[in-house]
Amino acid sequence: MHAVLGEPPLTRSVEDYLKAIYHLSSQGGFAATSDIAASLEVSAPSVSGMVKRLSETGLIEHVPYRGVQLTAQGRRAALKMIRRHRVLEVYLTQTLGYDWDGVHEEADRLEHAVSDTLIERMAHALGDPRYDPHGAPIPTVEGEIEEADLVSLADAKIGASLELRQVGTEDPARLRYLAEQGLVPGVSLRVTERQPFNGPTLVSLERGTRIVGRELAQLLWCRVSGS
Amino acid sequence: MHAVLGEPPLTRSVEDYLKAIYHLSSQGGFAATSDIAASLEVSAPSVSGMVKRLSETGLIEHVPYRGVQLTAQGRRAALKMIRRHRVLEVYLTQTLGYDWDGVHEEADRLEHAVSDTLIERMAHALGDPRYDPHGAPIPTVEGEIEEADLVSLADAKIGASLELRQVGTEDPARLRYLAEQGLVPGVSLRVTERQPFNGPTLVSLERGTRIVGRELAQLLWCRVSGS
DNA sequence: TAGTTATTTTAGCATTTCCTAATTCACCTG
DNA sequence: CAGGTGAATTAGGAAATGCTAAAATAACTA
Repeated sequence: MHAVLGEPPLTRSVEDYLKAIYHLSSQGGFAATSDIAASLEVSAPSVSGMVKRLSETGLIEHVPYRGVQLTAQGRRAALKMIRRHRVLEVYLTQTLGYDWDGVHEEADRLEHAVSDTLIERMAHALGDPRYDPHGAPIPTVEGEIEEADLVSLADAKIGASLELRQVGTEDPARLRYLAEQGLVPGVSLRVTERQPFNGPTLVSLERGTRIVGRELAQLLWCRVSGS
Repeated sequence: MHAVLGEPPLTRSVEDYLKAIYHLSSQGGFAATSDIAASLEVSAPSVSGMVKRLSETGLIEHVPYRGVQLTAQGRRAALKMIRRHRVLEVYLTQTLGYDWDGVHEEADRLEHAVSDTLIERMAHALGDPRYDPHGAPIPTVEGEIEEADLVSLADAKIGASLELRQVGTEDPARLRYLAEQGLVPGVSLRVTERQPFNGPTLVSLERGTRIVGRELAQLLWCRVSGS
């Protein structure tokens, strides 16, 4: 008699920590205590305490004074939360009139409360979308996530033809501004010039040309589209 | 400079207690500690502790060894939760294919996480429904709730013509059975007979006759429809 | 009315999650 | 390589919520 119990239920806090650690360690290997603290807006000692509990539970690995990494189990849990979040964002945007700049907050609270069933019903009703409103890939039910080969606009070569694929922020003010500028996922653009000393990048869109400061350019992830 | 702060945010537990107290005291005046404990599936001492905190916050009034009642503020908060719950039930049923017997559980978790905005968008998308899938009235945004004059089928007079308006349970098994029998809100029925000694009530529907045991009959709230 | 019973409350703890203050550690610089 | 600096951890606590066991109270019954 195998008891096929899925992972035990996690608390809201634990889910938030796992998500944060996933995002922070997706680039380099380890997430630092202080970065987790900043990202969740809690104190560093709070993180130390939670880190201890999470590594005892086997969700993360902790190398003292170095940082933490997700275990396979932790990664699975994190991707599940990210799927929930992104499906919710698409659903609220497509179905209930949310804007891409306001939907993050609502999804952030709902993701801890919805059942698997509800998420899958939403996903199905939407035709199983693969990207959220910001262009971020939605993990599959099986926990796979697309790894796209993107360059940030801040690093793109002069003259390159690009397709904007993903906007790397959830900040409403930045998102509103970008939408006004027509800088939304799917748009085609060409890099015409970049000012020296970390200066802005100039791009031409169908709708005209834009001057994009370095901070924003770093948030715009693009696919290089031939020629 | 008036700080027009709405009520402070309540925790999930507090919201659950207020809802339970509302339901338990809607008939008689006071909700008993032990009834609250049973309804929330916690121990009586836990209730005593929470009751102390809630009355210090001004959400309830506590008469020791007698029970508790909601204050105006507590009632407002409870009705807000009940609106959320019922709007969610209608939304999930109408839009995402939930059945009336499974929707309660999902709504019970979501009601603590949704924003006011989301609830009102759902309500609007549904055409501002006035009743949930079980026929229970949905409080308005202003906190008003319809008080209908209903009799339970167990008390209805022999020969009466009734319209079933509300089903007073969220138990999935009972709801499934009732739906199979065609005993859903809106249906018309006539009381033909009642067995003595708390025996079953016999009713005739368009679809045929039904024998309804006392326990279920007490859950079926009906409006007397002339002659 | 006195005793029994059922309900309610108090006492004392455990857990989760957060905090501030103090300490420890790793690393870099002179 | 000795300090110094900044990051991380430990120490010690608070608040919310739950529990069991014991005490207090109300209510019923004989």
